[in-house]
Amino acid sequence: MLTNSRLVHQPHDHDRCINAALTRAKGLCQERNAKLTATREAVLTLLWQSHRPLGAYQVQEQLSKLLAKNIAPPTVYRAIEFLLGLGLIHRLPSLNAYIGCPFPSSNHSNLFMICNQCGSAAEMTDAALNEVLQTASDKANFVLQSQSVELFGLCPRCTSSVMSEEGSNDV
Amino acid sequence: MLTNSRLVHQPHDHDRCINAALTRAKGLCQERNAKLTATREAVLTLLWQSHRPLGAYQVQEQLSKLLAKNIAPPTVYRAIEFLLGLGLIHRLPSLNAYIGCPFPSSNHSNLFMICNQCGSAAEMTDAALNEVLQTASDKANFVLQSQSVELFGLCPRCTSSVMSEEGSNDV
DNA sequence: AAAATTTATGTTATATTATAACATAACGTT
DNA sequence: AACGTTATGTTATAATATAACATAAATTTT
Repeated sequence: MLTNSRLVHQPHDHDRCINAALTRAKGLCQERNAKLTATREAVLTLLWQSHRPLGAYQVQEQLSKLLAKNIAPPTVYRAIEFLLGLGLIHRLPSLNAYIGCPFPSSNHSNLFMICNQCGSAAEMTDAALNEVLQTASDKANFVLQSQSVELFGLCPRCTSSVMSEEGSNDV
Repeated sequence: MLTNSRLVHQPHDHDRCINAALTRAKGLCQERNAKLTATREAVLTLLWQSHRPLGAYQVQEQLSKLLAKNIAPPTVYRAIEFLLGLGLIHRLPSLNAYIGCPFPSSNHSNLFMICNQCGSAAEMTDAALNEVLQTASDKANFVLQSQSVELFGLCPRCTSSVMSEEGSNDV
């Protein structure tokens, strides 16, 4: 069972995604007694607004505009660290970039499909994948604690446009 | 079928691994009409000598010592790029580090088990994993081109030492 | 409410990883 | 030897991330 596979990379009302993510975030923060300050909420929103993962300095730029004052890197990295800690966002190591997580606070696969063409990234979760990775770890006597799975290729949208030779590049 | 699971993270004659890797590398270069220059061979050897993935600047340091002259970053990165291109080494994105590949020029899983305790990394290849990832990609209409799978946890050696509370930290 | 404590942000500087741009050297071919 | 190609040297700098300390805001204690 592959979750989230139809949600992303397909046309949909993304504002609803963002709102849902913010609501989840607020709930989670309340639960954990963590404070979703204005800065942190802004960073989370920015990350959700983009279908492409954003680098810390891209966040900085956009955050500075949004808050109408210069924001220095540490502020951005602190917000990112906070959000990572709660599982509200993920870091994509191969891209040095960050993206909102659709499954915060639940056990999932950390499986990302990253488009080589348009740069968009979609997170999925797949029970079969977790089983395979757990089995492999067991066989190797490796105590699995966390995982990062990044797939690179062409997203459905880019596959179509490559086929029709349009090569649109925006997301 | 999990390949390489018993080879690494276990005591073994590592010099033989290194020699085998160098031999494979030479063969592959001949095949592809690529030149394994002294610098490139030295970098490959250094990467194989270490059970921990090495960062580019660690390579630089060791290479400078080995060749008894100062080596600048671009030289290191060029050698790395060359070796990556031939599949002789991999980059571990989450560590910004590089490691020799035991399966160059063959289709494999890019599955790494990275020890959170001692920092060692072992590459495995697992047919079941590839199947699951291909299936997941198909379901999502994603054209899979390459993958990076990094597992974090405790290697067998560190699991034992954690259990016996010795906590040895060297590899 | 004031003081004390904790938590979050601001600020400056700098570490770490990676590449651009151009110069020189080594190699291979004719 | 002259030429083109490939590899390396050299300098500078881009891009990503964190250390260290100062200030401010919120929370708790008194």
